[in-house]
Amino acid sequence: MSDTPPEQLAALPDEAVFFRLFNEIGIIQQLATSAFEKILPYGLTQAQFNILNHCVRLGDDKTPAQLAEAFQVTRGTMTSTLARLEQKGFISVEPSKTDGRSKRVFLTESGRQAREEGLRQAAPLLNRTREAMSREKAEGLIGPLTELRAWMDADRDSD
Amino acid sequence: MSDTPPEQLAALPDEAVFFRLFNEIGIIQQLATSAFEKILPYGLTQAQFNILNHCVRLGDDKTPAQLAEAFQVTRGTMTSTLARLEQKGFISVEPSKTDGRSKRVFLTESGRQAREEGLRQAAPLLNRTREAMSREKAEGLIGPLTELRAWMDADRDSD
DNA sequence: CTATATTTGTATGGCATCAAACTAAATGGG
DNA sequence: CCCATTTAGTTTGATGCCATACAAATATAG
Repeated sequence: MSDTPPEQLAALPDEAVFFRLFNEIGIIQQLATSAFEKILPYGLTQAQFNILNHCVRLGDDKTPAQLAEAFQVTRGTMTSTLARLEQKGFISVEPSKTDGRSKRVFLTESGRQAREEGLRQAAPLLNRTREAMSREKAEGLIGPLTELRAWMDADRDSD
Repeated sequence: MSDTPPEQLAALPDEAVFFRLFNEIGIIQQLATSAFEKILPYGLTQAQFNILNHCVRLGDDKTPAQLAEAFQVTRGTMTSTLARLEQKGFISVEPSKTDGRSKRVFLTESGRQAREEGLRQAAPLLNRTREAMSREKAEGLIGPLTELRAWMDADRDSD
């Protein structure tokens, strides 16, 4: 939003600074998701692509509960997203052989290819982002943001 | 997500750094919205509260289209959120006196009070965030993030 | 072994978001 | 002045997300 005019940050109370920070983060997230989904193939959403990507990078043969935990979403949400990915043929979900409650998620060959195609198509967008921010600056943001995220994650459980 | 393991950033290609940056931002946004909505009164959502807040800080008597523009959402989305706020009695939406297509959004006294109550209840959460990040560090993030957001905003229109 | 508790996944209902299709009103060129 | 275009708002159908309530299977206490 073009809300949050360019105020003098120093004049603001602490809460307002953090409020503003979360505001910027929220807008960036919205813009990034929107831009990303416009270029993803096969009508893949960000949530769907992230799961494919996770399976490639950290391996498949995971339970839906593990994936829900990894992405910080509820199991209900994961059930729904996995169903859509399975319908597209990008994953297969099979009953666990050792636990009657559980299922296992496997990436299909189609899914692997879709993820690669998505990465290829996303690369120009991500590279273009350097017009706005140098790689060094981006790296500098990741550290503090990761700390903040870790804290929020913990704080969330302690409520 | 606890995806994105603590890799050596320096070893990653540029796209991966930005991908990671957007990943962190996405998770923080999700956690922040969730935490914030848990403490907001009257079942206010983040989207609803933001509109009340906007009306206080930048004035009401705006059209839905202006609000949609300010928050970077579609008019359809704004229609829906305004309807919920109106149903709660926090805003009133009236036909424009000069343009038969247009409407005007006004904050009610209830709405003003709800916004203040929300701010009061949010303050402890925002202050608690300083356990994770100093005010100075937060200020340091806002600058680059604001630039990034502005660029994305412009890039979006140029697509 | 049985009763209780925990864990896994699903179903439902609500909110936000987008894209696309549509209505109504204002604008502008001829 | 009229028709085509633009603008404002709404509606519909997807998707993602959450909270809550459930059903089924496993684990644990007694």
